[in-house]
Amino acid sequence: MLDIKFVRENVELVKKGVTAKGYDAGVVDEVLKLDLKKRGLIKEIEEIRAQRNIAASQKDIEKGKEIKQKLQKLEPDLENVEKEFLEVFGKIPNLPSDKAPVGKGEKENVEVKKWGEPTKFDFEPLDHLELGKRLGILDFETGAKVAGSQFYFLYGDGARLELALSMYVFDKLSKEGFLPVITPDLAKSRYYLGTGYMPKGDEAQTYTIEDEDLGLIATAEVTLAGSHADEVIPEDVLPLKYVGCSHCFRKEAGAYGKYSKGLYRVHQFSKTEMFIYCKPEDSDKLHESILKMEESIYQELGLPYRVLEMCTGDLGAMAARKFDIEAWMPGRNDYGEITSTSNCTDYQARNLNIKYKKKNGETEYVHMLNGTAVVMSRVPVAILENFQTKDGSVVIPKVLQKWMGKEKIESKNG
RNA sequence: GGAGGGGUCGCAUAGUGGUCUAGUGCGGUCGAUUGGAAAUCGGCUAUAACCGCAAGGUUAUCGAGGGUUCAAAUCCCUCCCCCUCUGCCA
Repeated sequence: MLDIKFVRENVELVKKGVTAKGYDAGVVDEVLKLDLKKRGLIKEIEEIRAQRNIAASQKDIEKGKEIKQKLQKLEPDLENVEKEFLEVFGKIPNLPSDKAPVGKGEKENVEVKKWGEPTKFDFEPLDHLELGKRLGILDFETGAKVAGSQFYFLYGDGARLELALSMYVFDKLSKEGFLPVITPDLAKSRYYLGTGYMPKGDEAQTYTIEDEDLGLIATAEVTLAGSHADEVIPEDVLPLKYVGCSHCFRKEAGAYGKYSKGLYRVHQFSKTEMFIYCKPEDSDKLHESILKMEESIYQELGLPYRVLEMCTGDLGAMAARKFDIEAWMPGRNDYGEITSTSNCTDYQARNLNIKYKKKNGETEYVHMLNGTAVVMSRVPVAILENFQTKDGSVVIPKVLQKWMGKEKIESKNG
């Protein structure tokens, strides 16, 4: 959430930001109205409570009874107003950064960089599904049998590739000061709803556990952000840098179609995610450093990619600024998203109540940043499709060979 | 899963209905003392919201949420977490 004081004092600015994100600026007026109502009630109730405390200390039972009745009338009002306030206030998204390009949607995202060229073949290339099947490393049929459509089994070098990618980024990023973490794959609703992943408004993405306040996480961002909830972090340990590995679960309701076939869109995948807690003044710089790390990973893997900066209309609720990397995927004959890095400024920190303590004793909300390191579904799509050879084998990127113990994936893999 | 014990102001502890505006010790901090220090003595020592130009004031918070009461850290209910024992289990 935003800072209500800031909203009170910068109404027009907030409305402008909300509009740029494609949200209805009417909620801002609604919030201010509720805020006023809430404060009026708080004042009234606190005065009565002060009287109650006096009556109690004087053991004035009659007066106390009288006061109790007054409070019993007013307190539920306040409760309702507060609830309503939070509900509406939560609808106001984080404001976009000044640096984010203004635009309505996906089409107005800005390509800020291109690295490499789309791969050319002197033979008819296969898509990753066909390749995976022929190599015996990827099996959606058995996935469907056991868990349903859009689940898959990885065998042999398919399974090794996932672990090799994980080891590679853990290794690379720990040299950059990121602490490797394996997080729980489930989280309480406070975290999987409030924190992290609320794509385009609805929450139907999350698998939940019956009769428990638990859901399967859609990304380790949820658990990494939750891990410091309600904490005050000493200034000198910032920035805190994590690279978390988890399984990710998404219902992806209605998201079928040729464009997202195979591993591109699945219900379960593994992902390593960078996550940084930092001081507000450092967040821009660190956000760029995450993007640089991501680029460095894909350059080392040798995958052609482009970098898109999201326009205001495509930032989502949490982010003030966001970059996606899209890798070339011959099977789609197009670029496909493989990373996304967001600067959520203090918006998430306010939701989760995460502050830091300055040397002078003051506390302030931290800034929170996230960025994909490697997503084990889509990156293998790009690897298989870009590095396939005429004989049907796939060349393993150099940086992964150490972890795979071989240079090529061939059909007679074990 | 079962049985027992516990969760109090940074840490440790006291507190079983009103005198709790939560005591004490430790730590921290400021000051006194000192040539300087130790020791000693004294002050201060949370977070948030609301009112106020400010000084300041008020309210809330004793794991969380409900309830009883004029009044709850204290009584009742539900839940969470930690420890010990125990069962099952990779």
